[in-house]
Amino acid sequence: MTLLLRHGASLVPVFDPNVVTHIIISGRDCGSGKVADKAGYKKMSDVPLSIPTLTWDWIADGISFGKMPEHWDAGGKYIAFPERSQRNSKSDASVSNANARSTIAKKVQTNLERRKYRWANTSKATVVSGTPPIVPEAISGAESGVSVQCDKDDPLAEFYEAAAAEHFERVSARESDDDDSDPGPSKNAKKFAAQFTCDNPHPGPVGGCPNQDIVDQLSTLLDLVKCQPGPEPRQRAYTYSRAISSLRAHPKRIKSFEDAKRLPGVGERTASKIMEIIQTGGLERIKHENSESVQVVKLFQGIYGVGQNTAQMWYNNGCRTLEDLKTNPRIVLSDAQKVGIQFYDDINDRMPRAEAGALFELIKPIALSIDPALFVEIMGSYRRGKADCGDIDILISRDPSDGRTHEGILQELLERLVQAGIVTEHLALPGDFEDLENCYRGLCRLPNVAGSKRRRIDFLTVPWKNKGGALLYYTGDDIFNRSMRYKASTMGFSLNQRGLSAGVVRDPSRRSIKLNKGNIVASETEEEIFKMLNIKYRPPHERVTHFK
DNA sequence: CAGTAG
DNA sequence: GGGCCTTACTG
DNA sequence: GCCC
Repeated sequence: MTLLLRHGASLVPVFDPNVVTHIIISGRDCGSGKVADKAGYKKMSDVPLSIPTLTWDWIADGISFGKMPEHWDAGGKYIAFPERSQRNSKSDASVSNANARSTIAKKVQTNLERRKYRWANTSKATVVSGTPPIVPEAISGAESGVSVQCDKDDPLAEFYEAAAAEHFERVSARESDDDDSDPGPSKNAKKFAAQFTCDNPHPGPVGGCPNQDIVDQLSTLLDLVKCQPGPEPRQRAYTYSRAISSLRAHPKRIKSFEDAKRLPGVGERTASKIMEIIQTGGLERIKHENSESVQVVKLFQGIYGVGQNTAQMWYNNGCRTLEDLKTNPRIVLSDAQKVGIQFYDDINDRMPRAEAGALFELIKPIALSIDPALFVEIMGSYRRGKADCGDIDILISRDPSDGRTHEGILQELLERLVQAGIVTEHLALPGDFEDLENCYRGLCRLPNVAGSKRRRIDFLTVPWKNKGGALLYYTGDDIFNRSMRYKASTMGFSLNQRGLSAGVVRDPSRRSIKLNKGNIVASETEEEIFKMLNIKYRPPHERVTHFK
């Protein structure tokens, strides 16, 4: 609170709608009734909508993020009382791109019919979005590199900047709340918001990575190695990935061979490469590996649904360009690959974090409008706090203690998202929409933002009891997951998206074959899984590199 | 089943 | 020298 | 390519 005051905010003892600009909700036991009461109203709905009610995380996150204007508009995340924002904004996502929509609707239908599932006829009403209309504008502004308008409208704009500046001088600005031992309704929300922040002392964008040049060079090499056929390059690529993870997580500049070799996952060979990069700025090996075939294979592997083998095969067939693939009669493309080619550039582009957030804030209220009791969270690199995201992973579940589940929700949600012009193409549909555990892959875009790109999006649904396993799994990163699962397997466990199982019996000759699947021993929360594996709990933004 | 994805 | 994660969907 |  002192922070707020020091930066020009003033505290008023008596609520006056003509004076008050923001209501910050602090504390876990602060129901809407209490707030309304303090403000002198009978109920929350009487508080003018022009005055936002925001959580303390709005301040805390903003301080951590520094200048990210769009962050402040990132929608419902900081809204203390969602119902207020629901009323606040009607859908402006009801138009746009009718052609794409009908195409996709038709496609969904045929796909579903083939699988003998009913696709409820969708001519339902408009979708209500909880995202203020300002969000798409903030995004387009951000993309064109302009510092955005929300500052103008925001009386606390100066405070944000000053607070952000202060944050970089003093690492932890968090002086109130935060005791995780305390249960209660606000725990989840608070915790998630806190985990999204990038105020970690370890890796991450704060201050930038001191070894970025090394990371870039090794990443280039990694990309080239990944394109080579056979299992050996794949293992080498995995090794490079681990070394790169290690470098990213290392807070200090590597100066010597010994420095490099001390990093986990870095041995003699990689340490030598690191020295070459430090001394010459580049790697001879990169030029050496960068043959024509590798370049073409890399191009083809950029297509969704095309891997090493297919790409190499097409190269051997004489194909050299994406156009070749479309015209060569010998090449048969899957539906997903066709989409992959059509939106090649979009799919291979990473999106700004704010765009992922904006898409999620469009999607979440639509899901909640189907069933307000749903658990809906954004996972992947977004949850790890990365500044840009390759795709959007959304996890859906539901506490069944009231006797209801999220069965059928995904189908309904997709239907509405297609109608809203948010989901535009499908890549892979779940085997059975009636299952509680499902996996969907497709493309989406911000509707009503001219020229918005197609982005990869995945929806995952899991039974409530597996939520912890799913959170862990779908938060990643990849290296961290593989490392953790490997450790589990060496300890006689097996870790997957459903949780941690004990008593797993593996085929001695092929360890990947499980003779006995064992019993789940931890799956409700991430913490219990860490504990069972004897790994110190790490919040999402620290989940890079694990080893051992 | 191999290939691909995450 | 042997291991390097695990499961689901696609055709 | 790294690690046990």
